[in-house]
Amino acid sequence: MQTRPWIQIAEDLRLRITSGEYAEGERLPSGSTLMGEYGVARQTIQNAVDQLRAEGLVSSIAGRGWFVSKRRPITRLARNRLSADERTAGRGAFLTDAAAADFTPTVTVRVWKEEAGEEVASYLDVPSGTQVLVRDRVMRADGDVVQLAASYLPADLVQGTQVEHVDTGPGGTYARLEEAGFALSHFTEFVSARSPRPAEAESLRIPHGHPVIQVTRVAFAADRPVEVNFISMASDRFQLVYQIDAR
Amino acid sequence: MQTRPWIQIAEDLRLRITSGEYAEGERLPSGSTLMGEYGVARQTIQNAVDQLRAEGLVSSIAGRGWFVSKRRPITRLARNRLSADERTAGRGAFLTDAAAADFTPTVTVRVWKEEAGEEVASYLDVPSGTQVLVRDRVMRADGDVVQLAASYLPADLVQGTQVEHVDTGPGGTYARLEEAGFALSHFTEFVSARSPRPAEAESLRIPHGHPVIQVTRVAFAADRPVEVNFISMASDRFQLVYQIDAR
DNA sequence: CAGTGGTCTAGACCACAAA
DNA sequence: TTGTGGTCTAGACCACTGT
Repeated sequence: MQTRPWIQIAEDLRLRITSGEYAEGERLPSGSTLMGEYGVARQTIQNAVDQLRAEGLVSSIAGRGWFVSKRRPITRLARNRLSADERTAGRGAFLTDAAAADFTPTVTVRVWKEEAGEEVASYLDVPSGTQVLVRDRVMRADGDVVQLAASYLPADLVQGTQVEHVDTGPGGTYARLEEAGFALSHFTEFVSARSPRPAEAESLRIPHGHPVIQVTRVAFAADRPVEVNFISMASDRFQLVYQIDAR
Repeated sequence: MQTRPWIQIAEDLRLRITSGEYAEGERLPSGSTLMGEYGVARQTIQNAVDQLRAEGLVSSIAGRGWFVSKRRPITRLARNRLSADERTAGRGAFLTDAAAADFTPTVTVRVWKEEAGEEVASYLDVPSGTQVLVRDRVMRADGDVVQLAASYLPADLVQGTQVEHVDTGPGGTYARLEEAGFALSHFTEFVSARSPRPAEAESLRIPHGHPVIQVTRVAFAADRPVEVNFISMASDRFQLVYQIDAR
């Protein structure tokens, strides 16, 4: 085999975990022990365990040891809940999710204006440099940061509306947009995943090596894009659910 | 600051890249040079660069150096393309995507039967241990592996149909299901992300540290689940696109 | 050949947890 | 105090690249 030692050790440990040799919540042998068992240096064991942590099989507590991860309940976020019913019920998308998943939501908002960068401009179908309103939000569930979101709207479109304020009122931004004459026709969501920056990982409490789910949502009013929203969330706690009609 | 050196170095290098000090495709200073610049050991530089590679900012070529990544074109996969039109047009979902994204698709299929595990059973709403047909597929684009997929169907449901064969015929599995009297009503897709196992990363040609997009698609016929499909793909080359009506 | 990235080792130090 | 995970260092070796 040409595979590196840390990969083989990770594979062996993974097998020992999935075979049930170490049960959920149980502690793995200590680093020193594993160094002896496999006859390798400390860092090599660390690399192997890092891999298993990234896969979500193992979590670590400094000073205590490595433990087989318990299957955490995953919050499923229904993305088709952006319908008019929910909007007029006076709740934004995040609050709707919170109600469904049964956690206490908190949202911290910062609002400012800036010139649209290339990416934002392309999503909003406006020239680069156009003034946009930015709504930067930190969403917490029971106090823990779980989602980061940044919305961009053409500034002239929301001039003088409640959208320019931190508190957008009942129904949130989408309700205000509709009042302003922009009846929403549909949303397009682009879903991807990426590795977070260290600072981002820390604020979202993402275990080392775990990816972030990245949703870019564009809201359309009569086929004109009126908002683009960049949403990041931890992939070990959230799952997106889409329903597609077979027609 | 209490942040570790490799994080600070990664942040500094990221700034130097995004500010344009190093352009797309340009080579970063060598490891030895950076060791001198920052006054740290080889491994510390390596950790910093590993972070930037995971973020997709940097790619490396052994023996040559580290290079600022070029923005690769991302293939957008429209998920609402599972409609009857497309199915009866004689193409499976992957072939439809291929046509849209303009690459030459190849699919390698292995078929067998086994007893449903807990997860599969729960998605199919059958007792654990029920016989299921497994269709394990490797999808290639222009020769490169880009998607791994494993479908599970209740065995009694597809008994004696073309679904049990490697080649399911025009329209694929879904078309055969409809012929067998299971008219598809809707699909539910669960989207998440995770870190791949090393073997998986290698076969999907995923750069170290890059996540995998994981789609679990359940096909329903009159509200009865008839197929669950676990799909993995590289997150640096694919993006899922969902369209949601505002109603 | 010399230079590059990637990995492994041996040893050290730190913060933290449990006894 | 002892043992734990996590990180950094200095040095070594390998595979690979371009000359």
